Amino acid sequence: MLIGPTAVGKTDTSFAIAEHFGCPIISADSRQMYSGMEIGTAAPTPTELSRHKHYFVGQLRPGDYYSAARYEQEVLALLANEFKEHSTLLLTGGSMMYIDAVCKGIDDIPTVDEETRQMVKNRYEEKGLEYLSNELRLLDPEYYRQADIKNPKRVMHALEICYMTGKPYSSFRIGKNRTRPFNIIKIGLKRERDELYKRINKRVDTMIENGLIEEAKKLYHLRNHNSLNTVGYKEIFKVLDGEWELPFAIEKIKQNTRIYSRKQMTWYRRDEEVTWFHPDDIDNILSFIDRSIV
RNA sequence: GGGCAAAUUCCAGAGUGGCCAAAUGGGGCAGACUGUAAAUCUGCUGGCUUUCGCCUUCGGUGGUUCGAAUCCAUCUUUGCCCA
Repeated sequence: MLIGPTAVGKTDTSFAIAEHFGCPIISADSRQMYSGMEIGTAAPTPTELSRHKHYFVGQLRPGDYYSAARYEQEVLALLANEFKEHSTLLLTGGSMMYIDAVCKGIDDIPTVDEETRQMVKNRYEEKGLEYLSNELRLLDPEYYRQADIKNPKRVMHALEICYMTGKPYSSFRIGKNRTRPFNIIKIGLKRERDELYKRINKRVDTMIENGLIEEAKKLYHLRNHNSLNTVGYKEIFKVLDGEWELPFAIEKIKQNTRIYSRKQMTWYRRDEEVTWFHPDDIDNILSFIDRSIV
């Protein structure tokens, strides 16, 4: 697994690794999965895609439902198949939770149906967060105690499960790590903050030059979908709505991307299984992987 | 040359005698994270200290007062208006 914050240089490194092992690249990027969002998500280009077999890039439409749990299932199925041909596979991306889903697994929690989802959403909008958390306290006191009660998404999801299944959400939350029938080597890419920020800023300018605004215009009608609640698009949508001036929006994209990169690092920091490298250190990365494969 | 207004903690901006290390927002920093996660949420943000508390800060200087970011004088700078 190759991880690291956005714009650190995962794509280049992943190609070097894929070439070294002659293996396909499995993407773990929750936004590059959607088609039509290539510029804003810095997805691999058609040329790059043709050089190596990629999975999980551009296979969804922006309105499609997806989740880390679904990703886990699909990747596991894919891996089982690919391991017949390759002894080593590369999974790379910046979506922390997707990575963890593959490494550790996610509890078996039913997928919420559209009806329940809408019902809870309506309740939230009509009665507010406090009302919902009180309800959660009654339906699932155990989860209430440990939950992030101020976070609407957490509270709503717990309630969805309670309503839909008639059982407390916490009864599904086993939190047990799954064992996997393969070894995982986690390589992390890291740069000095200044260096990373410069790359981020530059990449955003390049996106604009490459037509991010045009891309956003094409997606504008889909802007309410979660897939487009994404850095790079939400800011341009504000411009299209006449709320922001373009130069301001561009600065905001840079800023929000920087913030995103920091959040990724916060998540990675607690993962002790990661061995960190500078992206320029490709020779060491490859020899480290070679040594780690036994 | 004359008149008026304003100068606040990183920025914007409240505060007009004690409840002020100073609202709020932004930015910054740190953290959480098991179902659309590039999402969502939380905490901190003058210094020292575990708490109590102490110290420095509201353009400069000097006053008034038991007590000043807040009142007075003066200086500096900025903006506006009249010439």
